[in-house]
Amino acid sequence: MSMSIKQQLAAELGQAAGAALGVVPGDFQWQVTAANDPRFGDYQTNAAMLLAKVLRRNPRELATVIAGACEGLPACARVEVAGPGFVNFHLSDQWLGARLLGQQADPRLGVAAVPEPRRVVVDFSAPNVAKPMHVGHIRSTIIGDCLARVARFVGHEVITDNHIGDWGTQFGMILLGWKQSLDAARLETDPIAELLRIYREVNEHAKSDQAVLQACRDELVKLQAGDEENLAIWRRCVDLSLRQLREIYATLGVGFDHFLGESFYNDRLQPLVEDLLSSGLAEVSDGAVCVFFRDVPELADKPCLIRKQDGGYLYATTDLATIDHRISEWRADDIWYVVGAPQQLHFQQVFEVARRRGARAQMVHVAHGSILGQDRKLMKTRSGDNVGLREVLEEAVERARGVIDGKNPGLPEAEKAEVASIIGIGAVKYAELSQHRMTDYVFHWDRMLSLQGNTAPYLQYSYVRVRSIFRKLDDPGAELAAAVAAAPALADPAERVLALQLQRFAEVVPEVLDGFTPNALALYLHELARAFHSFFEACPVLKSDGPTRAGRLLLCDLTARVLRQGLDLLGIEVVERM
RNA sequence: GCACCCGUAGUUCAACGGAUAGAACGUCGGUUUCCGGAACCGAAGAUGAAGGUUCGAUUCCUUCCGGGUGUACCA
Repeated sequence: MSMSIKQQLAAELGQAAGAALGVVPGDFQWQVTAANDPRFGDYQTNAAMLLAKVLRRNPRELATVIAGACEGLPACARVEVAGPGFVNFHLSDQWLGARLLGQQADPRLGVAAVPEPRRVVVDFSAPNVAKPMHVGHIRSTIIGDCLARVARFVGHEVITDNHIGDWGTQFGMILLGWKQSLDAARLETDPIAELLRIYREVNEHAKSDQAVLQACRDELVKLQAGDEENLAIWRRCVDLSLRQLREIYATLGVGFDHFLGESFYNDRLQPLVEDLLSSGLAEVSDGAVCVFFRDVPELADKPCLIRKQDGGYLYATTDLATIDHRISEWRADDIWYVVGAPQQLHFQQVFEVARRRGARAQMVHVAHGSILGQDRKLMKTRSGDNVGLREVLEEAVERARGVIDGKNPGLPEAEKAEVASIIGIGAVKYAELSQHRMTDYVFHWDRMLSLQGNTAPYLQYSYVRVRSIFRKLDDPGAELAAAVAAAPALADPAERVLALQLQRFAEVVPEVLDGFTPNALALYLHELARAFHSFFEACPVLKSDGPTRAGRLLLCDLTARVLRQGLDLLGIEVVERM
């Protein structure tokens, strides 16, 4: 079982200092964090200040005792007391070098597997069928995919499920439009565009014409009652839509274990509502069936509706049935919903109802902010001028292609196309993942497709630069074998900074799941790339020799692997040349 | 009304309750020893307001200001 520096230091610190101090509460958590300023050493603990409070003793005195107890640890070259009671650890170069060897030999690059794997269902993306995906869908899709990748990597059993909107009331309008004004030829060439067109047309009419609205409802009721004609049309819509959706997911490199849409749960809704009624959790109010939360103050006036007056079901109903399925069939321990922040109340209600029915799974709404239009207003689905996701991706690849043509015209044509795709898609994904998920932002092409600064191409470029070193070696295998024969000395400050940063990978990856923050990983990788570039400027590899060269090659190999693995966790690929 | 989210450099974003609030873009100034300059080094520049909690607050609590979202039969 590998431990991060943080964990190992905390464990050794607790043992050494606990013994030296004598009286420490049994449940005290010895915390160690990476120092944020080199002057404060490499790692630090504020345990003395926390203990001072419980033990009612002077924090500096405690810090002195702690520091003294840690002096002899093999990890520490120097331990200092500073400020109001910080204990700063300066790690031993030798110890750090030895850890690098361990990391190099580890296929997991030092990241520990979770001791108790859980079965986690990740629910994300969830587009509606018969509508094109627009930029707004990118967040759920990419954040969800990243969280699933990270959860898998640290050892959880992950099930990804795309809960597509394949049964909503929008089908009333689509059915009517299909029957009245479908352009069959256009349906062949661009099905989703045609479905969107008829939907919009009917929607427009329905706004001003009650009769049209009623006709839509009638079509929907027929569909829900199992009318053969409507069911056939519906199936065809779903089929055509799924085909196009899968294309986009293939482009994005996002995969799902299941596509269990809303319709999958149709015949479970009635029993579910009856069960809730008979158990007394739900009641009839104004002809609708709802669950009241009279004992929860903030929900007291916000009941959860699970059946309409007209007998129709709502999406809370479907979501409850979905939870049942995920727990009973999949034995889910955790369910993560990567869905926009506006749905907060909905999930609060649904989770509450599920808990009252005895659901034991940990259910989390991993909320994210919105993408705003140029007018700083929410990009509404029906505003008509959403930017299509496909268009964004195409433009991204095109821009990347332009840069490649300029920078590396000699690249073979096939490789150019491949690289442009990886760079372009990577840039779009990274733009999303590198910021906190709750942040709203205004959509700008340049922002999303930027290839400069803190972007995926910067990280990919770092990878390319490392790899190009290995291409220049006569015998990379032999050189690397020699490099891992001894721990690197880390004599140059830039080497040491890079080494510390490489080691932090083990700390950062698990933390992504603590607060569902892919941006923490993105930030880390950016810092790693910067540390590498600085090292690259300061420390020649190929022109060095002996142990220096061996140590630098080791750092290069680890940098390449951590970058590739880290980017992979973000869902971003690397290339060998660009 | 009630609930939730967000106010940080000119701009876009960071920061488990920790020390002098970090980056990126843009601006200004550097890098002919160099393995890919899509790079590196440096400079200027910010926590909406007021209280409170404490050794210590961008972070937690209260109030206010400003923006957004949601709130019984759409999803």
